[in-house]
Amino acid sequence: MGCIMDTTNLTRKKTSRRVTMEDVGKMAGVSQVTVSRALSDPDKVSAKTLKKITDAIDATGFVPNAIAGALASQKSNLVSALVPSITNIVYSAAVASFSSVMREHGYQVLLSETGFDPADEEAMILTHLSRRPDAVLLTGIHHTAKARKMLLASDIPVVEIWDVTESPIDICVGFSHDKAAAMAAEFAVSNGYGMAATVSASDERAQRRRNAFEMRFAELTGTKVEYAVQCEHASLANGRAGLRALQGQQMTPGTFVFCSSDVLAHGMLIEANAQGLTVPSDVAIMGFGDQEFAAHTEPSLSTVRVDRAKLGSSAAMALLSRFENAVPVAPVNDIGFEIVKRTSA
Amino acid sequence: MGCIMDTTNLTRKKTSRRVTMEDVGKMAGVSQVTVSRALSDPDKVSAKTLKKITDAIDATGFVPNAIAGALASQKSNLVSALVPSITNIVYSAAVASFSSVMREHGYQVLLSETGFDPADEEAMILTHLSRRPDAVLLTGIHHTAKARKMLLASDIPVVEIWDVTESPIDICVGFSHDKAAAMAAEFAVSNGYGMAATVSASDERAQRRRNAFEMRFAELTGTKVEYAVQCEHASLANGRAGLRALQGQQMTPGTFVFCSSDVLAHGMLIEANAQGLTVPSDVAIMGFGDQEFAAHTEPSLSTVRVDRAKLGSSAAMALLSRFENAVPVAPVNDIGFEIVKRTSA
DNA sequence: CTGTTAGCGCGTTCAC
DNA sequence: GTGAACGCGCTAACAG
Repeated sequence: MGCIMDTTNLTRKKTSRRVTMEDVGKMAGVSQVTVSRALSDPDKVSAKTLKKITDAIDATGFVPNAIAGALASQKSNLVSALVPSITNIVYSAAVASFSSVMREHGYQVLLSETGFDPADEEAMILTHLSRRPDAVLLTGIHHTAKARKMLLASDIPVVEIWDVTESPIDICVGFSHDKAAAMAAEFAVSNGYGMAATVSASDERAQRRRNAFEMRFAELTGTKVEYAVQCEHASLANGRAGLRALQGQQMTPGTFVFCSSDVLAHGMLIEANAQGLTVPSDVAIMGFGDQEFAAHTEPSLSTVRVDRAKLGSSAAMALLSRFENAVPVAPVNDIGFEIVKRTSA
Repeated sequence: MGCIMDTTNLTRKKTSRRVTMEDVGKMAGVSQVTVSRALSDPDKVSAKTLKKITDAIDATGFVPNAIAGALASQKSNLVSALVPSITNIVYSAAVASFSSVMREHGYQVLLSETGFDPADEEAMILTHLSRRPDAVLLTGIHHTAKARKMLLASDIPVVEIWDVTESPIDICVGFSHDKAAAMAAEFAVSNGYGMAATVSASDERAQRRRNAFEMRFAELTGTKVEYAVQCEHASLANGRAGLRALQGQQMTPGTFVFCSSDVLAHGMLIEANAQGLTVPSDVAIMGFGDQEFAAHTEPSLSTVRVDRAKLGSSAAMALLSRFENAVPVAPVNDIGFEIVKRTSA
């Protein structure tokens, strides 16, 4: 008997249960269902019971259990977003506008970093799918075969952002990195540069831009892009080192340097200034991205503008209209880009 | 009859149900529970049935339903993180290290932006709590009374980061902004500066630093901080404008300028260079944060180092050991800061 | 080692 | 306008 009493006490010790709709209903003198209705569709409940319910809700401090709701309704109001890095403003800015639009429509965003490895991404995708998101946002168009398969099997909308492809998993919104870089090469040539170099980060899209730039520049001028440096990631330090590396390659004065990102370009600008070089006459520098600071460096940075806010909101809108499934959503959405000529090149 | 058949067809049209543990079990010739065990505790299942189960899992493409799991076990393996802005690297870096540690321990992070308004934060908190996170991470120590109440009632661990206070909701990990700014003032004085100015963003912590700097500087030198400019947010553009504004206030050459962030300081550096001014003799500039770029500006930036990665991981570890509830967790964790003297001041 | 029985807290029918 | 009954897919006791 003493034993039984002990057990009872231990059970009691479990901190008091969270308040449920049942509890709220009891206090308001109605059933659980009515509480549920009062929250999801207040018009379907009489004014007076509604009042009793809302009173009971803030008397008890009731917080709806979205987990239970999701299980019952088969709708989580959650969307997953997978980006390589959240500390890279280029990705976080797009996600921020994406999240903001989704939130306005009642969705929360479960955000994770995948790094740049598709295998890691695949593992993340599985974890995310287990939370039964109503949609998934992915960065880039390269994913493992198994990832594609899981996504397809999950039967929910998927947007891939930052790139365009003829064969998206479902929807893609982005722009052609090849075209953007090719146009940068055309910009260089039409501004009279006969020599070019590249400094780029090691991620796949940066490499693709670099190649496209080099190819188009050679095509246009007949002269190969002689100087190239590759660095791990985009940082001021790597930009400065990049210019020094190029100089180590005996880069000719007056060369046009295409950087894979504005940050790298900014680093080169700083290094050039520190060395007493004049930009663009000694070195011409072009960035990529048109980040907020690009217009305010000295000299201001010529770059390729990509509308990150639009990227995010377009992705959100695509998903949203996919949920309504009234009108069919275009599978490939090209938001384009824009060459911005300022003073660094 | 025809009517009934139609209805049946419509029902059938609902896309084929997702595969459940029940389905997997059926295929493997075991019950649903055994499947559950096979996944959560493989040792408790015989080798041969385990094999049959794993075979069935990848034959069917089964993806566990974490929603149902969370409802049944009363554990979501989800933690909420609320930050003012995810595009501000200062916050996203801390969250990235936080997430990384949490993920290693099986938790996913539900991240949302709150902006800088406590009322907005309160609304977000409610939404997040409805997902029944196992813990919550908050930025700063100022929250509405209702927010505190909800958090307390939720009875889950809460970490507040970026600041320390004697009365955290639960746990806080950060540093004293007052002390950091006061020490920046001491740095200025001990380096011989007799005049000071401030340029700061409008958020609460930045203002607190500004005030603490001004107070300590006046205390030490007997001369009031004459020049001050405030701007909406930290950006290169606002840093450049800040220097010009200070000049508009007839700031004496050789003044020490304390900026509320490295980005603002970097902007000032650029503006100074553009004007042909020499730093630090014409203007001395100090930043705050020691972001990655601070060592690579020209001249390199003196600043106050805050270890953002440690901030995030400490917060994660505090929560984690709170989950184990073996040893009690210290309610206030001060990770400190460090004055970094480089060449801009 | 495996299966049975109960819920978890809500939404979704249906009755009334 | 309101309630009873059922089920979402899983974990947590138990029993065998």
